[in-house]
Amino acid sequence: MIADILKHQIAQALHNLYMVGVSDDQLDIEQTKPDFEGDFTFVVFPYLKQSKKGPEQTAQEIGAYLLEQVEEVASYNVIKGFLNIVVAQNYWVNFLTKNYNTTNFGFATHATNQKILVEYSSPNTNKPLHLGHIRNNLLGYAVSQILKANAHQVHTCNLVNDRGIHICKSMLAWMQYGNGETPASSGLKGDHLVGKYYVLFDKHYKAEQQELMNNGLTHEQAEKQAPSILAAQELLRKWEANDEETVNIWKMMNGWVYEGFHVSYRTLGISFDKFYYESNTYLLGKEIVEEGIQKGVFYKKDDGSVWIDLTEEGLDHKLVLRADGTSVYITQDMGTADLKYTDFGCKQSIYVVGNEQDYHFKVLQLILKKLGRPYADGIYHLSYGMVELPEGKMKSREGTVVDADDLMAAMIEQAEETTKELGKTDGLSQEELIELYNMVGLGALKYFILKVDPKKKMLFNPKESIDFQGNTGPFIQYTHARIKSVLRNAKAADLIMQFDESEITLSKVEKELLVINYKYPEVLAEAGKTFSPGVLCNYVYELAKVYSHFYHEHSVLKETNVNQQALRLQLCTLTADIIRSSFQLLGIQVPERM
RNA sequence: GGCUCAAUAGCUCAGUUGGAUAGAGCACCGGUUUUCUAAACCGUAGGUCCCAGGUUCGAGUCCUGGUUGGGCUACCA
Repeated sequence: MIADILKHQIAQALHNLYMVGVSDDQLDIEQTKPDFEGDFTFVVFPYLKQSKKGPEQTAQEIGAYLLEQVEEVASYNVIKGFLNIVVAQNYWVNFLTKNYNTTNFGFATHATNQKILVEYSSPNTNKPLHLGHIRNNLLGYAVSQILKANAHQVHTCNLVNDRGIHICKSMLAWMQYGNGETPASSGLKGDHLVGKYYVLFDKHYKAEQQELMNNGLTHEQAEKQAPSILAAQELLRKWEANDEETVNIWKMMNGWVYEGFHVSYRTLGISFDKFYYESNTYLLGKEIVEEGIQKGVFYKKDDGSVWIDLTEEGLDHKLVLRADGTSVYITQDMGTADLKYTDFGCKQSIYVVGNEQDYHFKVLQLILKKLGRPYADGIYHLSYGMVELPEGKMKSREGTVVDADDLMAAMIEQAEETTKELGKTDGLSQEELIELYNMVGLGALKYFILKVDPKKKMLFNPKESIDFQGNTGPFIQYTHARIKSVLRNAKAADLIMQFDESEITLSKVEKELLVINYKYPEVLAEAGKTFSPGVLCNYVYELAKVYSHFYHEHSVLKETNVNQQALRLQLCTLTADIIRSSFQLLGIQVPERM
């Protein structure tokens, strides 16, 4: 990387000229702002005390040194304390020629020995997926793909929350009001059918609460005493006692949900290496509690409940086992963490879970650290903000959610409509068209979600459909399709891609496009280091924008200088491949035509 | 109350490790196609970067205090 060379040489210059001792990575050079001439900028202000000279003179001296010592440096200019360095054209051009034909340019090539487990999705089985789950799924998928591209050994898993009071609520309502309704008899997708009964339960539960409150109970009392909730709790007890009828209904209804989830996951284009089920893991962790007591990490109260004191860490006392000896959430999470480590041996693991669990994961990691688990330091909670509607938070119980299946279908439909309006797809078969509508519709949705910084909450307004213009997935897909069109035409005309470097001159836009291509490996590494699909989104948007600008400024096919034309073809080839590969990492496909 | 995350253009969002005059898209207004795909391109307009201090050559970015909003603070998961 040229930036590293420059840093090294600047460090040398500082040392030789002013006896300043700094290491290469303490130095900071940045990309020159577009209004100025140059490729990289070094800010000299921090070194004036040691140079004992003014900013301009210091910058001039370093610039002269670089020009002398570094063959890639073509020239430099100084504005105040800013040293702008111009890198020689042939450096950029050589880079292009060397890399334009590399598939998956930018992916790390040396396998690391880092094994990483990404846990994501983790749905409850009492209701269908909604927009919030889509964010989780897309983030988890994209992050795992990005880490793979950084040559890490990545595994993925999905811990399905298939047991508990919420499932019992759906089961109870189905038993009471369902009349044996099934997905087949109702024509409803399995997860939607079960979700319907979850909402129905809540409706009756609310009505009962109201009645109790009318009879003088407080809201809190009513919540606890309503017949529905008591029945649901009783059902949970039966489930835990392995009551045959209860377990059979539970299996049947969960089966419906899994069929539904399977369809949604397939549409979303995501998959997992392994599924864990809480019904298998919820009893884990009790031995760890025992171990913790012996190690003095936990302490037991007189009533038998077990706690950990985290006041030194600025938190409070946290329960890890109930007085009756049963697990709480964190107990099973400790057990599951051990289980996952046994299964995969990953010292680094990422939990893609909403930010409402920030506190929980902080506690979990602290506990595992105190227990001396080798994987504890490698736990990273990829915490993301809620997707909100203009009216506020989505609530499954109250039915105020944007359903994942509905939304995906709507996006695909909108893609079809827009595509037909534009009428540029003559010659595509029906299958190809359907594939295209899927690509574009889901591309719009996925990009819309992934471009936002995960830790921020995001707003989705169902009344304003997701755009297909501007900073969107379809714009970038469209850019790809256009490049491919150029390349098809070039191939048909038997144009060559080799050129004589001395015969070409890079225009401003060509240079800009080349440099942004050049940056892809760094961006990919950055996205991997920070687990940020958004970094990749912003980059590829910028790339598509610069390409579009280039496309309007220069013709490829009509260029008469064959050398210049070949250079542009190389630029097109590399740009298209970067769009394809970065979108692939985001879980978005790109069309050849649209 | 405590902890925690956020606040940037009318709206949705970028803004790298502190660096030059704060950036996109949408919406609005105007322009560009006999020329490789107009889902594009170019331009106009739009800002108290929540507020007040501090740190320094320099702060949207770091620190302190405050305001507003979200989340957590369950022997629920």
